Amino acid sequence: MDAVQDEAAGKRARGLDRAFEILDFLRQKRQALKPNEIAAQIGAPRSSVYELVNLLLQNGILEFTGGEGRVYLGRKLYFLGAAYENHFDFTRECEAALEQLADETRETAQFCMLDGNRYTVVRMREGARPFRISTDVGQSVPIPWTASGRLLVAHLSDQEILTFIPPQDFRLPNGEWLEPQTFIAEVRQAEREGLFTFNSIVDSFTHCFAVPVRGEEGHAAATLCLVTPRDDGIANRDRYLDCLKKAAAGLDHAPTRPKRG
Amino acid sequence: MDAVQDEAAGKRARGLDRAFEILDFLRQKRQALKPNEIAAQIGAPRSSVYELVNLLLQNGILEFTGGEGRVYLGRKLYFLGAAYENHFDFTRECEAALEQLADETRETAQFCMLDGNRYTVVRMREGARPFRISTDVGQSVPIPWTASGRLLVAHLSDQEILTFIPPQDFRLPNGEWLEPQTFIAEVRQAEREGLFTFNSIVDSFTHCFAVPVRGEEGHAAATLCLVTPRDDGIANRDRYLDCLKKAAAGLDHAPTRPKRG
DNA sequence: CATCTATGTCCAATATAATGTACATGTGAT
DNA sequence: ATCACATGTACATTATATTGGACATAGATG
Repeated sequence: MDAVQDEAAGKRARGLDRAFEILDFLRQKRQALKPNEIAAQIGAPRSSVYELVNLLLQNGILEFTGGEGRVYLGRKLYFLGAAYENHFDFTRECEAALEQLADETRETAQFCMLDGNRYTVVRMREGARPFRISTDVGQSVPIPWTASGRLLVAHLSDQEILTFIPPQDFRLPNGEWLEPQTFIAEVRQAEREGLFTFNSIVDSFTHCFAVPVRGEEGHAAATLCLVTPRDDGIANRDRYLDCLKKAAAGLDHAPTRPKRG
Repeated sequence: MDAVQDEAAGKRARGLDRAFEILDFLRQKRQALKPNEIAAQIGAPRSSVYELVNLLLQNGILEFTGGEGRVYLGRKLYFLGAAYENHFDFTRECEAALEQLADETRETAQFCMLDGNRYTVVRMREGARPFRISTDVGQSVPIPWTASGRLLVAHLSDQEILTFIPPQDFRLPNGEWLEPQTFIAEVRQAEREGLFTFNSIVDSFTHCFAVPVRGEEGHAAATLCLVTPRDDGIANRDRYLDCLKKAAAGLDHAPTRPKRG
């Protein structure tokens, strides 16, 4: 998970980009880190990171926490995030949909979106029979690793998909290489059928179901997913897909609709 | 609500600071704006704002919404804010406390914190008899205008308070000037008593009650407040304060305690 | 038609931000 | 004691980011 390094090496990075690289890195790590550690792990000059961290601390974007000079995301980010959530008011409806899915299926239900050019679980409702879920809420994951990923990029052309997804993200967690053309074929299939299901690539014991939640532009702004034990998933496939489609219908056009204006 | 302009005029502003100035401005406005409008209203060079807005759009920090090139806070901010909330896990306990207060008093209850050098309502639970609340959730308000403000700066020295609060924030909404020494005296009184109550300065018909929620460092990391009609507030003063203290006790040390680590 | 404002783009000038390097300190291992 | 490493600070250099202003367009107004 190294620095993106933009395009050319040897160029200076822009402060803003580095700053958000730091913030994203802390989000991924989900823990407070020393500036020195941040610099080492994202491959940025230490002096730059110290400079930026101090600026971000002054702005309340970062906060000291965890002692020994460690920093983590700050309160200001919470306020800004809350303003976003308030504007694009999807939380309430989203929770209701997850609740409904949990009631009807007793399985783990997730609401997922793109985070830049990766996939992330925005909200999750654990099933009645909890097992170790491979991806936590808020972690970003390569798009090709997920069922939802097939739906979330379906509005792009083949070429756009290849440009959009970082090439190394086609390397699966087990080390295998997923041929981009294979992935694209699955995207088109998912687009036609309005759903995608498969045995998880990330672990060896779950089956994943994903259906699109359509935004104002008509394409998948988010997905609703079920993550089930493989036997259960295959046994209840039709019923689970019905539940998902019903729940997604209740959200359609919602995730991107502003509350006012 | 003009730009902070930092210290000296005529100096170039740092991109990072301008960027967060833009974000904060959009949060205050709570609506999408055109880059041109942003530039005009925060008093920044148009070319700079266009440049920064484009950078922020690329990073997902801002998003196009509302048409005609208008931009608002982006999804990335939501993710970062959610990570903050997840780390400093105060939401669940906070909601429970507000719920409890609402049950016991039927009045409007608020959970408030500092946002930089101003005050903001983080969460609110409307009372049974709703009236027009003068400050919305997420709006930042001068510290001296609020009861909570007396508690939230009580850990600072007199001199630090004067440095911390922007001088113009002592100008009350009705145009009167609140003498900083008067304010400081009220801060010290609130500190001794562990509470502050007054007839609202912002409107003419409510009474405000505030008690501290203490963080790890022992000082007020947040406050719990009740906003009541003046008659009710004065009639039920003792009971309301008991309710507040009970609820705050349940939150103490919570707002700043990390879930892990 | 002429004028004014709102909006967005482009570009050169220069103030300065990002960086590499040196320095200082503490800690643990050899 | 000596070395290696982690951590933080200070500063000069130079690549570049910020800025002012020119330019283009579209509506609105008189």
